[in-house]
Amino acid sequence: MAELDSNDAFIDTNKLIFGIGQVQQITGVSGRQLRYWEEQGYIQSISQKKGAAREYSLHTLFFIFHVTRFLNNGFTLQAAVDRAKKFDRQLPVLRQFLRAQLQGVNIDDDQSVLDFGYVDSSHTQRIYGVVKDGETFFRIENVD
DNA sequence: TTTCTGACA
DNA sequence: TGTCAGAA
Repeated sequence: MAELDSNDAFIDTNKLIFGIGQVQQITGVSGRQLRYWEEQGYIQSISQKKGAAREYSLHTLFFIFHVTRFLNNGFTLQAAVDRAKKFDRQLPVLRQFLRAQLQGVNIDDDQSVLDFGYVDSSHTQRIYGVVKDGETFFRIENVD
């Protein structure tokens, strides 16, 4: 059985910083493009001053990655950026919901179960998310 | 060596 | 957008 403890401290992602060379390697986007995108206001680098080397946050790295994905799917740069931004806004909501609702994860040989806690304040039913044979579905069980 | 800015046979 | 130059 594996449990998720929301009190665990994870890596401070704000301290994960990438140089333009690293971003090129990871995302495949050229330095020329990255500078152009920044010039156009599509992306932002950490305190871009004078002729100093650009640094990108992990968040920006993810953003750039998403933009390229949409770009590869035929979207224009502007459209790709808009999509990436929309996707970005969903992440905090997903995180908040999971952090608040996910009580734990049970991993067995045949299936994995996500415990989402009680259905409502009556505490008479509990809802689980099941991952089994490549399928996912919910299961509600009565609590006695 | 890497990155920066500006420019374009 | 790529690529080259000249500088940092």
